Amino acid sequence: MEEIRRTKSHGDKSRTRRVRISDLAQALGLTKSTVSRALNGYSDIAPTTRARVAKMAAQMGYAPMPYAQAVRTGRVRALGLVLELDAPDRYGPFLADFLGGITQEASLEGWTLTVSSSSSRSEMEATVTRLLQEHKVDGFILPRTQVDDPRAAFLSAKHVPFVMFGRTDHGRPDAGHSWYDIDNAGAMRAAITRLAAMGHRRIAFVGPPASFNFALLRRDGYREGLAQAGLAHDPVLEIMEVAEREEGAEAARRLLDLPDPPSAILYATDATALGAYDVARERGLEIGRDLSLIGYDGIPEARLVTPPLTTFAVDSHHAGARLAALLIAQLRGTDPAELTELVEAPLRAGGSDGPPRTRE
Amino acid sequence: MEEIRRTKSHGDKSRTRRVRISDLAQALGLTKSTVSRALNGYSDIAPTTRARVAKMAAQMGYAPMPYAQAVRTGRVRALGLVLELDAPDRYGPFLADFLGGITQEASLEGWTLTVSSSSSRSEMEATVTRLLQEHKVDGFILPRTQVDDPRAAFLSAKHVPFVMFGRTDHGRPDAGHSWYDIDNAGAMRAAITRLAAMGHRRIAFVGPPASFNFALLRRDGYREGLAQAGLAHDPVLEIMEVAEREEGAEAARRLLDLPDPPSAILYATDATALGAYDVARERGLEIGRDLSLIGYDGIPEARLVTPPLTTFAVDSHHAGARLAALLIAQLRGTDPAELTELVEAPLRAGGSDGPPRTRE
DNA sequence: TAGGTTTCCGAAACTGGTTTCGTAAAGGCG
DNA sequence: CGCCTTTACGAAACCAGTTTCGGAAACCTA
Repeated sequence: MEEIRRTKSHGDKSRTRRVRISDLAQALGLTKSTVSRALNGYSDIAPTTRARVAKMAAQMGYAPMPYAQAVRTGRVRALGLVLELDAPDRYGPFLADFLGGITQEASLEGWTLTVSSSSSRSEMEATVTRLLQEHKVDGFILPRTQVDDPRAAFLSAKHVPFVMFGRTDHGRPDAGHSWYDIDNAGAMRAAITRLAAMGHRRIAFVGPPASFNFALLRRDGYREGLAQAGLAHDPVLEIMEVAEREEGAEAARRLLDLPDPPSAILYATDATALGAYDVARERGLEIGRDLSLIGYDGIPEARLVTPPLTTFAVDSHHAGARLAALLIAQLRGTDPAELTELVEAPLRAGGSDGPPRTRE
Repeated sequence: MEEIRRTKSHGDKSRTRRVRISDLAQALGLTKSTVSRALNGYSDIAPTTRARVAKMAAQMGYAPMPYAQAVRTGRVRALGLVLELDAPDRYGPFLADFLGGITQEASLEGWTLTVSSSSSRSEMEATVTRLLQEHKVDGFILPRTQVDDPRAAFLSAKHVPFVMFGRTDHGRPDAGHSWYDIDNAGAMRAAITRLAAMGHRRIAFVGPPASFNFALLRRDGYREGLAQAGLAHDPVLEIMEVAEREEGAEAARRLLDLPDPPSAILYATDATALGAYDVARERGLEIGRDLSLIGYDGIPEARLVTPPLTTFAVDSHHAGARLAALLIAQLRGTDPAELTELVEAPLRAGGSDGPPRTRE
C-alpha cells in the first residue's frame, strides 16, 4: 500500500460539476431543508412550493446522490443477488434474460442491481453479511429456492427483506415470505391433458434428479395429469435422474424398447428432450407422428430442431422483472406476505406432438 | 406517492449498531481524524499509532461504510457491467462463470459488482450516464468488445475508467485502453498445427458470421496455420456464416460431399461442431478416425458427446477475475496502457481428432 | 378583534466518514 | 543551548444530503 502524501491529488474533476441540492435551493430562494422535504413528500410543504421545486429540479436536471442519502437514511436503492457458482447447470442460457429483467425493472424505479457469488453456504453467508454491513444493498433476490432454504432462514433471522424465486413450502400456509413462482405442476398437467386429448394412452415421463425441488413438482404434475385424464400411472414409464441430453436419449431408448412402449414422452427439461431427437434419427422414427414429445423450459435450441419441440416457454425476463418489482414494493413498506405471484408457463407448440399413429 | 407525516417511522433498527469510526477513536483515545488518516495510509501518522489503530480496528470489527466515504471521496468501490440484451447468443452458458470470476476477485479486494443491461446503444448511454451521475460505480467492464466499439468511445470522452474484454484494434498501437483478450487466432493456428502433425492435408474451417469480430480473427488464425504448415488454402474448404448446431451439420454435409473432401474440420465454435456429430451418425462415420474435429469454446456439452470433442477451453471465470483485477488496478491509479493481458486458450483434447484413415 | 390553531418554512443538528490546517512537542544543527 | 525543522496529532471544515425543532404568518373561532 503506497503512502499518501499530505496533499492527495484529487484526480481531474473536470467533468462539469453536478447540481447539488443547495444549488437547487439557491435557485429557488429556499433552503435545502425545504427542498429536501418537498422532494421527499413531507406533508408540511405547501402544494405550490412542492410543484415549484419539482419543476425546477427537472429543469436543472437535479438527481440526488444515493450515497449521500444513504448516509442518513441507510437505504441505497440497490437490490442484491447472490449467484450460486456450484449450480450444476450454470443457470443455462436463462441468466442473461433473468438479469435483464431485474435490471430493466429496477432501472425504471431508479434502483440498481448488485450481484455477488458464492460457492458454498458459508461463503454465501459471509458475502451477504459483508454486503449488508457495508450497506451496499437494501434487500435480496434469491434464485433457485430449495425446500427449507437456508438462505431464507439466514435472512429472516437478520430481518433483511428478500424475495424468492420459487416457494419454499408448498401446500403449507406461507411463512410470510414474498415469492414469485412458475406453476411447474400445472404445466405438466396441461401437457398430459393435451396429449390425452390427442388420443395418447401410454405417456412416459422423464425427469431430473429428485434432489431438485422442481423435479418433484413436475413429476407430481405428470401424475396428477394422468389421474385427471383417467389414465393409469405405470411406474415403468417414469424415469428420473436424467439431466443431460445424452441421458435423455438413453431414457428414450429404454422406453421404446419396452414390450408396450409409450406413444408420447413428456420430458421435464428441453435439454433432455433433445436426446429423443437423436434416438428418433437412429431408429427412423418421425417425431410428431411415430413419437410425440413435449418438453419444458423453452430453450432457444428447441425452436431450431426439426420439427420444433413443443415446450413450455419459461419467461426468465419476466420472472426477473417481477421479482425486482416485488422486492422494491417490499422495501417501500408493503407487507411481504401480500407480495406473492404464481404464473403459468405458456405452451409454445412446435410440431413434436400429434395424434398417435394408429396401430394396425 | 404517499405523504410522509412529520415524524417518519424509521423501521426497527434493532440490529446491533455497527461500530463507527468515532467508536474506534474513542476506544483508542484518539480523534476520528487521526484514525481515518491512520487507516488510509497517510504519512503523518506515527508507525506505532498506525499499528495500534489497525489492531483495534480488527479487534472491534470496524469496517468503514463505503457510502459515507463516497460522499467525500466520490469513490464507492463498485465495478459496473453493462450486459447487452440484444446479444444473439445470450452469452451462452458462460455468463455465470464470468460473473463469478468478476465478483470473486472484486470481493477479495473489498469491491462489488453492479450490473445493468441495455438493448440498444442509446439505452446503454442512458444507463451508463445514470450510474455515473448517481455515483453508483467507479468504472466499467465492457464485455464483447467490437472493432471500433462505441462504448469505449463514449466512456473515453467522459474520462470514465474501463477495461475491455477483447481488443478494439488489432495490430495498431493501442489507444491507451486497458484490455484482456484471449488469443483466438493463436488457438486456431495451434489447431491446424496439431492436425497437420497428425497427417491431415485437407483441413476445412467452419466459422460464424463475419460480422463478429472473433469470427474474422479465428478465420485468420486458420489461414495462418495453413501457411505455417505449408498447406494450400482452398476457398472451397472455408465456410462462414454458420451459427447454430444444425447449420454446422449442414456445413459438414457440404464438405463431405465434395469430390475431394477434407479429412478434418476445424469449427470456430463448439455448438456448430456438435452438428458434425449428427452427420457422422447419419453416415456411419467414426469421429476421430474417419473424420477429425476440433472446436473452440469448451462448452460443457462438448465433454459429454462420444467421443468428447477436442476443443479450446475458454476460461470465463478467469477472464472475469482478471478483468476485475485490471479495472481495480486502474482505479487505484495504474496507467491503463500498462494494464493489458493476452492469454492463450488451452487445448482440451477429447477423442474427436486423430490421424486420418489412410486411403487405399 | 383577541386568542388559539394550522400551515409552512428556516435554522441548525445530524449522518459517517475524509481532508485541510494549525500547532505543540520532539529532533537536528551549529 | 538556542533556533529551525520535522513529526504527529487535534480541531474544525467539509461532503451532499435528511430530519428535528422552533416560530412567524395565516387561518379560524368565539
